[in-house]
Amino acid sequence: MAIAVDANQSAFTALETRVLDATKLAIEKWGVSRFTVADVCELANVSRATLYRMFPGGKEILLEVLHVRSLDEFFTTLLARADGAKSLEDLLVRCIVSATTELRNDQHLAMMLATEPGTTLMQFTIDGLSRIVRVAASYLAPHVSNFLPKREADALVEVLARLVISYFLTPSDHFDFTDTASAAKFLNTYINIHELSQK
Amino acid sequence: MAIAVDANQSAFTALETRVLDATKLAIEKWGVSRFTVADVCELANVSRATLYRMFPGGKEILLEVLHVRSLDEFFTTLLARADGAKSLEDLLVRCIVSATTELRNDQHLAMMLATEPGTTLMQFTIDGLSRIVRVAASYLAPHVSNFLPKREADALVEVLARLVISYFLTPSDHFDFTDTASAAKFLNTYINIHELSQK
DNA sequence: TGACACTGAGACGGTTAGAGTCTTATTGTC
DNA sequence: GACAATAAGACTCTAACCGTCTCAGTGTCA
Repeated sequence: MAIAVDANQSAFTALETRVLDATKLAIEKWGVSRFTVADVCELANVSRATLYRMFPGGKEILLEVLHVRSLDEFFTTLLARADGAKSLEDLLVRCIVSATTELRNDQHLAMMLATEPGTTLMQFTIDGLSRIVRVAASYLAPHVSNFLPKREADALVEVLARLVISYFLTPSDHFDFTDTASAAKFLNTYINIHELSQK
Repeated sequence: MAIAVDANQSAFTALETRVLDATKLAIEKWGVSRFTVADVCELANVSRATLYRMFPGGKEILLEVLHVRSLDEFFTTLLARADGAKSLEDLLVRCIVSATTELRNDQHLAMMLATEPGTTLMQFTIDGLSRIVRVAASYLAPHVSNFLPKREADALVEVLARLVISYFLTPSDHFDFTDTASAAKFLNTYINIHELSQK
């Protein structure tokens, strides 16, 4: 008989997931700066002792883990949409459009930007950008490497990540990264894909 | 030369109004249980000293005054819409419809019911109902008294206030107090207007 | 049945954030 | 220049919250 396999290949147990979801809920309800671990416990139906056993470090670690998880989810769905790209251009356009769309549709993110812009923006700029770039590279570089050497792939991913974030935070009249044609036009105008590809 | 008259006949100064508006904003942002007087001061651009001078008692009094003000606003616009009613039925229907519509359209109220149902419901039931009835009577009784003796007027206002609240909090399939015809039908079915009028 | 792992309930002490008071400096007005 | 009103912020006090710990209850597996 086959050994039972995790239905979801998440790194978290069901209980941990419940606590993380509760944390997200608590943030949506009270804001990052106002929610308490007691709120999370109540929403997750978990005792404080259990929460601290699972996430030693409390609130801070909870936010950290939640952040990592959402980054993970973000790039997982991004990869799914970019899967099967036939050319470098195709791949990059898909990534740009998917990423931008995901960001635009993220309710939780929108709410945090509205209520606590300061701390939220930090995660996209000075504080969190390097991590985002790192995670983006680890997820996307393998795919980009089909078309480019690793060094160039990493560098390209970083540039595009920075651009997507910038155009998400303050959209431009000239390009709409939600639109495939516009993203393609942008790429061909400012990023010399074909030259890169030929190396 | 004529003496200058207050442009708005509010009982509050401009500064007080600003503080009260800021309080409302703070509640919308953080919730009744999580906002601080510092939030209010920041939103109103007022120092804490000033706030405490204007509203000695701090947070609690602030909520109290805000509550009174919104009750006042509620019935003021209610009266405006009920003004000029030609018959008792007309008056009552207008009041019911206006009140229900006002309640339904109140964003602030909707938000409070969603995020902190416990404390909010209290204001409509055990804690606050008697005050609501009292205020309703003081505003409406004069108008109802055009058609009924004061004693009957007060009693009728109370009954209708209770009904409006009940149908607002948990709507029924049988009547829609937002709709004039439905409210009239309700009145004629359950409240014997004509009998009352003849007394 | 007993060992073990896991969770809930809640007590406990330390720390912080917020409440409310007061004093001083500043601004604007008559 | 006197006066009123406000801002800024120091100050104390308290309550809420944090993080840790213990103990009891529950379920699982040998």
